[in-house]
Order: sequence, then structure tokens, then C-alpha cells
Amino acid sequence: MTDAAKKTTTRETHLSKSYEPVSVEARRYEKWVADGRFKAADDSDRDPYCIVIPPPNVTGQLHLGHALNHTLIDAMVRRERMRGKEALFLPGTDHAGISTQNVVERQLADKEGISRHDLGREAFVERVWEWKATYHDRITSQMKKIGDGVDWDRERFTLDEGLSHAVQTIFKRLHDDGMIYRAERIINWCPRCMTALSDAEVEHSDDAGELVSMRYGEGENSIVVATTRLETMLGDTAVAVHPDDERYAHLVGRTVELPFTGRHIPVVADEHVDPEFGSGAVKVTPAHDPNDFAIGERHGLESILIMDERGVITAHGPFQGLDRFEARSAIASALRADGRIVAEKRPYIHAVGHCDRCDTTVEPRLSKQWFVKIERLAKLAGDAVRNGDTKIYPPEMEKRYFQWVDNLLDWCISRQLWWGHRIPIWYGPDGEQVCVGPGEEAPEGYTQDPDVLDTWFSSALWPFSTLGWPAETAALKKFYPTASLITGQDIIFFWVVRMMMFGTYAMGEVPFKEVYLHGLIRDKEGKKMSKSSGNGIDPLEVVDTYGADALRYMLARDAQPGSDNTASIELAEIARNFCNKLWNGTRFALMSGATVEGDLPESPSLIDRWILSRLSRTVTAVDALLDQYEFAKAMDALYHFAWDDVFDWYLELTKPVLAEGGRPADDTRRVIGHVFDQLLRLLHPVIPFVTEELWLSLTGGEERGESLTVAAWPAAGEADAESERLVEALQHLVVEVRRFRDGQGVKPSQSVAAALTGLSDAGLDGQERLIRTLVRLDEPGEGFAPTAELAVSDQVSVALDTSGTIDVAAERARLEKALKAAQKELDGTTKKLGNEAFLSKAPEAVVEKIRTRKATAEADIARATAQLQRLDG
RNA sequence: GGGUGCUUAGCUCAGCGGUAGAGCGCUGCCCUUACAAGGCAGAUGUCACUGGUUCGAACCCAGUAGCGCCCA
Repeated sequence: MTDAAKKTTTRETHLSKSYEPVSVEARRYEKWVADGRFKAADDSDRDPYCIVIPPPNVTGQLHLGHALNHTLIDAMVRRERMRGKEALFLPGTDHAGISTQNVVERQLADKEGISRHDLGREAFVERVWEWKATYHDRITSQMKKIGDGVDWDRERFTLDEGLSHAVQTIFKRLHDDGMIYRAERIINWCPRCMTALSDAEVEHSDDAGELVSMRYGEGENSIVVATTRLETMLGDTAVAVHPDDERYAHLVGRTVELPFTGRHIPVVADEHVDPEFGSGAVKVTPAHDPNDFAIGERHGLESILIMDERGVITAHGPFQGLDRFEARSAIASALRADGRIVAEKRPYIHAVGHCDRCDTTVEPRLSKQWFVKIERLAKLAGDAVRNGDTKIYPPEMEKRYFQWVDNLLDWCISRQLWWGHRIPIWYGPDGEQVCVGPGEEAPEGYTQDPDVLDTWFSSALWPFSTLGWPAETAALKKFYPTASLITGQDIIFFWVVRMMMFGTYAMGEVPFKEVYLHGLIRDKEGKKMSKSSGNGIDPLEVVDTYGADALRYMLARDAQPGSDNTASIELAEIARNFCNKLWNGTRFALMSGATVEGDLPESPSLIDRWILSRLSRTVTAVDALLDQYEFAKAMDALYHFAWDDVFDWYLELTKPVLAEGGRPADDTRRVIGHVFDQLLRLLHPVIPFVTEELWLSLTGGEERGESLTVAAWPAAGEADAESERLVEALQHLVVEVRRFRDGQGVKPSQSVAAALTGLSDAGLDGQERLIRTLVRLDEPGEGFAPTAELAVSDQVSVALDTSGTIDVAAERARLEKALKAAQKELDGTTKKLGNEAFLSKAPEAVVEKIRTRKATAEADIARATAQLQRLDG
């Protein structure tokens, strides 16, 4: 810290020879926080710009997907802060009901051999809070390490007091609006987590099972049904056929005997049966299948639950006490022994639902749960996007949004867990039921519903509960609706849609004006990264090895809207190399006396005009790209401006000027200072640490309490096309000479005598000395005897005295290659221009362009040919 | 099964109607006092396949094949 202060106060370049992130990052981050750089004010005159964090699981740890997400959010917010907005990146975490409870239960079992029931609800929840405290510190320190510029004073947790109040408030409001109800329905049940799940928490995969066809009943009174879930037959209460299916018309209204149970079940006619599938007859298990439940309701069938919460068969009979999968094979054997199996298809690939937390096969199960009526909310959420109140980036993602939001079923929100927001419904001794709002007391003698709410129920309030809702806080007024939501496209259904529903419902206004859905992180094989498949790259390891800036840069430069990121450790190295290059470029600028003091020169030199023009174009491009969340392209533009234009050309071009000294050198020092000042600003949102460190060295701003975090974002100036054209000509000349030298095996350090002609015709008056220095061409001296002549362009040619024989073969090869390329170009353009249809139908501008290309090709050929002849001569 | 996207240089990806591009990798030369985590120069492609539209197709249309994702 004191070292750094010394560095900047002396304004000298005590920067190390290469960038060492560890020596910079933690120190910088602490200072930013201490100086309140990320704090947003509720009462400022500045326009608001707020993005709320997609809250990570408080007991989880950051993976690369989080790092990508945070990088993009942080970059957007930092840029807006620099643009003078009241910028807020609001942090927090969620309580992740199921997975957190799972983890703590497992730990209790492993370490103490007890279950949550042994502890009891209160003590168990107490334990989870302890667990939460530990892991909360881990995840926040990770966020600090990757440089999240969040307002820590506003950090929220879904289970904290304010947010719990918000949950209770909206529950009560929805309840009183008739939009929350309790009903017996078929829900997704996880027999391992022992709780209901919402549709979104079920993942379907195509699994290999078996399709077994079996016969119910005997003789004329028999019917064949097929199933992949044999065990459910114990709960069958009917067989259904299509009403028009003549094969079974005689059976409708009669009963067949259900094996093992002694029950006689009716054959019913139902239009929803597909007569084409299997035998055309289906078994009906209303308590264990949503379609069968619907059939059951239509025909007044009994619903028989045949297993308990763990998936163990409870139906009386030989299979009682077996797990559902054990029962499946036991039943198969028994049926086979009975001669009832008429066909078996194995493997039979079919979609099977799995719990997205533990991968256990989900059991559809009749159960009494709480639901949110979705229709009105879904319409609000869908219309908000249709109306353009919220804009989705990339736009293709809208389809996926509508596909979900327009086909939503009622949302099952109750969970049979202890960790979460307890449902604020209380039951009276005589079956009364009241919803208790915030600040209200349940009547004496009532007991509260034991279940808790789906975590996403509270996450859905996040964009406004975190700002103080339901209180009409200044923060809420200032920052709602938030500017944007940036999140992975995999949680569009869990989270984005639900925030849209609750936001529009509770606030009457969308929660965010834009949504940017970024891709997932994959490994080099295209697989989704995960800890279980062992292909994960730990972002914190990347930080330790290459620095947070390298991590952020690597992620941002690969973030293309609509496609996933392919991460590999090599990308981190590339990113680190860029940071190092920037470090050294700036170090050189400082050593050259670059300054940000005073006005820019009134009449800058050609190369200064050129770099200022390139800067202007870069600012324009980066702004346009970032406005569209085109991070990869913005980074590409910055990369090329920095590396190609500034480091490879501009700095090299300034060296001779600086060596010359005098006023031109002073002017250029000022321009170098400006260019680096602006470049560092442009890069700061993505690579905040290295840019801050360098910028403070460049400007000496630390002692004045300055920081790049709050420095003004660059404004694009005018482009200067003339300077760009001239410098391009100069670059072309330089490259041609270098090629020649390289082809001739002339060492870079070796000077060659040369005469340059036609520079003023090419508009490069006054650049001769610069060019000579750059490519080591000495003035022709006594006895100058050119051995080769390079016709660089129509105007410029260079005669070189290589003081000896030249490698004719190499030079000929070089020229012949150029000639061949030009000839190909001439052939192509000549053919086009000889095509009547092309001339009459193509736009004039295109025809003109082809004519120019043809002329250029002709000139190139003439020059190359002449040079080849000279070689022979 | 219904949607939706992808297939371009060895790898990762841009380009989406008018000269095929980038980064990395590769080849050669160079420790040129900012940087070898670097510099200079160079090589590299039947733009998946088959038809069609067009003066002109990597780009538009149709079909085929492979891969991916979402939803059931």
C-alpha cells in the first residue's frame, strides 16, 4: 500500500517488469470498498442504473458460470457508473431450500448419526443458520476476489427479515386475491428429498426402461394394457379405451379383475385414450399419474395411493414393503409366472422425470399442496415482453420465453421442508383456515401449516424485495424498475419468468427493462461444466494463477449472445498475456514521459491524428456493441485497438519522434498520455484491477483521491479518414520493406542503404525519417548501388543497396507469389465486368468497386512484372 | 413427439448477398533497452451434403446427414 503510494507520488515508472496480479488485486478491492466506490445513493440527481445479482445459493461456491455472470453484470454497471449514472450492483444470496437442507441433513447423518427429526424442527433450523453463516462468508469473499463491484451495504438474503416480510406480504395479497389455493393434485414428488417439486424442478431424460404388456381379466373379459411403471398397477382403478374403438366396445361398462388385488375394475371409454398406442387400452392409476388422474376425475374413479413418501409400497399384498423399483421386478416375475405377460419391449427408451437436486426418479403422486393460479400472472408476464416493456437479448430468446410463459400450469409452491419461508396459513381446531399477513397474529389455538415455500417464490420478489418492498423506500423509488437482468439462459423458467410475474403483479411495472440471457460454460468437448464430471475449472484457481482480470477478460471475450462459452485454461493464459501486454505498453508510455496534463496539441502530427481517429472509432464501436450486450465483439474491438493499433504500430511510430525531442515529442507525449488514459477507461469495466493500477500511475491521481471506477467514460470524437488512409499507406510501405528484408535474410538489426522515391506523391511528405528508422534504411551514401528496387505502390518505390548479391530466387518467389495473387484478382474482376447481366443488374457502387479492384490488380501486375524483369536484367 | 439452434483454418469461434476473417496453434527469423507472457514475416480452408433462387450464395429457400439445447 505504501509502496504503491510512493510509486504514484513520484510519477515514475517503478512498475514491475511484468504484471503481478496478486500484488494489486486485494489491495485495490479493499480500497474501492473503503472509499465507497460501489455505493449507490438513493437520493442523488443522477439517473439510476441498477442490476440485481442473480442470487447464488448461500452455501454454494462460485463456479465459472457465476464468474461469467458476475463479470458481465459488473462490466455493465461499472461502465454506467463511469457514464455518470447512479449505478448499483446489488448483491445477495438465496437460501436454496432443498439443497441446503439436504447438505445439512447429510452432515448430521455423517458426523452425528442423527436425522433432522431427532433434532426437531427448531434445533435443526438453528443448525442450518449456523451452516449458512460459515458458507456465506466463503461466497462473499469469492465475489470480492473476482472483483464484483457491489454495494455491500445493500446485501440481502432471501430469508432475512425484510425479505421474509416481503414473502409474507405477497402471499397474503395473492391469497386474498384468490390466486393461491390448496388442492389435492398429482404433483412431482421426490422420494429422496421427500418433498413436492414444481414442474420446473423436474428434469426429463430419455432413459432405457421396459414396456410391459400384460393381460387383465380372463377370456372374453380380458384386456391387454402396457406400462413402463408396472408397480403402479396395484393402484389401478380402471382400464380406459377410446369410445370409438370397436375392439373393446363390448367391454366398456364391464369390469376386469386386477391381478393380485382381487379388485374388479371398470373398463371406461375416454376420448383422451390414443387407440394407436400399444393395444389401445390403458391402465388407469389416478393417484400416480397426471393423465390418469384426469381420466379418474372424468369418470369418478377412486384414487388409491400405493406407496409412502419414500416410494415404498404400502398396498396390501405380496409386494407391501418393497421399494417401488423392487416391486416393479417382483410384479413382473409374478405376472410372468401367471402367464399374464404378453409382450416385453426392452430397452424401451422413454422420458423419465428426475429431481433436479438429487437426480432421483420423480414419482407423480396425489398430494395436497398449495398452488399459485398462474393464468393471470403468466399473461401479465407475457404481455410485458409483447408490449416491449421488457426487451429480451438476444431477441431469439423471446421464443423460449413465450413457449414457457404461455403454457404454464399452476405452480406448486409448498415444500415438505423445514428450511425456508413457512407458509403463513394457520388452521383452526375445527378445520378453519386463515392466512396471516405481516404483523397479524393467528387466532388462539390455531396451528401453522408445517410446509415451507418454494425458494423461487421468494427469489421471484428479488428485484423489489431487495430494494425494501413492501415499504415505499427511496431505494425502491430510485431503482425500480431495474435497468437490466443478466443471467444464464438456463434459469429463464425458474427465475426470469417468475420475477416478471411477481414484479408486474406486485409493482404494476416490470422488474427490469432489459434481460440479457448469456450462455452456459462448456469444456472443450462441449460438455456442460460440472463438479461431478470433473471437467470444471475453478474460477478461484484461475484468479490465483492468472489474476481476476484474466479470468474476467477470458469470460467476456468469449461471451457471444446466443451461444455458450467454451472454457479452457489456455484462454486464461491468453487473457493474462493481454493484461501483461497492457501493463508493459503502459509502462513504456510512462517511461516515454506520457502525460495527461494540459490540452491536446492543436495541430497533431499525422500519426497522432491517426491514433486519435482509431480511438474515436473504437469508442463508437465499443459503445454500440456493449449496448447490445455484444461482449465478445466489444472485447475484440478493444483487443485489436490496443494490441495492433496502439502497441504494435503507434508506440513504434512514436519512438523516433520521441528520440528526436523538442515540441513534436512533447505533443506526442501528450497524445500518448491521452490514448492510454482513454484505453484504460475503456477496458476498466472488464479488467478493473490492472487498469486502475496503471491509470493511477499514468495520471498520478491517487493522491488526489481519484479512481478509474468513477472516471468519465470516453466520448467518441470525430474519425479522421485522411490520416487513416495515409497511415495505412505508410504501414503498407513498412510491411513491404520488412517482407523484402525477411525474404533476403537481412537481420532485423542490420541497416540497409536505400533511396525512397515518391513519398510526397503518396502524401507521406515529412515521414521519411520515421520510415527509415522503423525499417532501418540508411540514407544512400557514397557509392550507393541499388541491387533491388521495390515498387511499393503506384507512387512509392524503394531502391535498396544490400551491399552484395541478393537472393534472386527468394525475391523472385516473393514477386511471383504477388503476381499470381494479382493475376487471380484480375481474372475474377475481368470476368465479372465482362458479364452483361452483372453490369446491368448489380448496383452501381458494386460495379465501381470491381472496376477499382481490377485497376489495382492491373497496376500490381505491372509493378511485379517490371520488378521480375529487372531481376533478370 | 413438438420446438429451437449449430455444422467456416489443426482448435475455439466471428462473418449471414458483392475480394473467406480473428485468437490460439503451426513454420522461419529475431533476447531490436516496454513486453520472449514478446517482436517481425509466413503457411493453412471443396465455408457439412444435395438441389434451388440470384448477375453473384459461406450468407437466402427446400431437402439430407450429424451434433446441441429447450419443452413434453
